[in-house]
Amino acid sequence: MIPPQKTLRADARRNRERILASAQTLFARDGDKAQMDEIAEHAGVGMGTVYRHFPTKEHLLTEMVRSRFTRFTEIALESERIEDPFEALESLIVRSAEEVEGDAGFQLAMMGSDQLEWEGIEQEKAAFAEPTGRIIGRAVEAGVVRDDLTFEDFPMVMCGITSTMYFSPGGAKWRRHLELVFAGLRP
Amino acid sequence: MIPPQKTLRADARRNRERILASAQTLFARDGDKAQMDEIAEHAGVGMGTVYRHFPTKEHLLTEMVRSRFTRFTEIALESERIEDPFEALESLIVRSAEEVEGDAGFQLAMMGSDQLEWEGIEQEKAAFAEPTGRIIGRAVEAGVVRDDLTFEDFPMVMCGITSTMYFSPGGAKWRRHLELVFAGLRP
DNA sequence: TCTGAATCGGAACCGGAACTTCGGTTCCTC
DNA sequence: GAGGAACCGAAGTTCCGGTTCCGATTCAGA
Repeated sequence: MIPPQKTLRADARRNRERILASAQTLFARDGDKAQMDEIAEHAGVGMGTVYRHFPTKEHLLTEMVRSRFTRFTEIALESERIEDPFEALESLIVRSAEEVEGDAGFQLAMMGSDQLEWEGIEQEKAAFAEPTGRIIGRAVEAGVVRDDLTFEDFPMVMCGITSTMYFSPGGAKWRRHLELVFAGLRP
Repeated sequence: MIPPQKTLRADARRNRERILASAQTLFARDGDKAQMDEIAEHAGVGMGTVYRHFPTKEHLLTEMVRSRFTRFTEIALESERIEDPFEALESLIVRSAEEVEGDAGFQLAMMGSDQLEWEGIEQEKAAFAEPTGRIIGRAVEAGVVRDDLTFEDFPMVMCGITSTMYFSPGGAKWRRHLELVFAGLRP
């Protein structure tokens, strides 16, 4: 496997970018059922090239999930800047959900994020947990949500919303689901 | 494929029962990842025998799902007999969820029940929809739940609960999820 | 009991998809 | 601009799991 940080030959770097972009597109469309040769073809490279950069499909998927999680952390940090405690939480959840919309691969990852290990993204998960925990804690202290709400509830709720996205794709049905759950968070 | 109703030779009938029981056990444990040769071995028959009774894995799965759905309808009819409109709805949802607990295969079917066709169980689905629709309608009229609640919301909510069961197995985490959602159903 | 038709078992088949290999090509350095 | 290391690509290889086939076996009616 080619480590991404080292000085890569120009063509190698170009191909790596293309592979990542294609993987993003195809995993988003087909979830983990996207095939390696499809990804290679979409990127305009051979299978060998894909496997030189990512020794296994799992690694490639992990890379996708990692970048998505990093994006989550950005959203959490931005939401934290909102003054109103409830609006901050609302922003966190709604924007996170919108981020996942349209990416079947990440939806699957989201659903399994509690259970599965996803070796290699513990760090990203932890970085996300921090601001999220603070946002929830602030909402609880302000009394704008039920007082037994904890950080643990966040992935659980997201799992539910995401499953509606995944299994009823296309529509905005998940927003209805989110609305129901949101009503349940109130004190 | 051997139709189950006709006069079956004694050994054939016995084997059919064994196959169904084994399939139930293994699909419950492993979801749709349970393998046909495992099922055959567990039932103490050969692969050929399994395929004589059920021409494809899909058929076998469908048979499982069908019997589970029939059980759902029983639960709905029983719940309907409860006087209090909210308790009736509560009974329907909680008992349905408990029925699904511990059966990974059916959990998957539940999540996909909106989207997937599941050719051959439309009838069972319809039979279940009737009492369920009445229970929800009664709760809405009585004003014990939010007035925009519809039958459509039921599979959606179940999808969410079930996904927590599936992806956080073992624990009773899904009861927490259910509690949150339930709180959101109130007017 | 005897017979043949239904049923059984599991080895072999087959397609699909992840992964490997290696001869040819491209890029960078001197 | 020449040499060689790094890289490319696509035709294999392998593995896995659903499905089929057919000789052996068992059942039920006469």
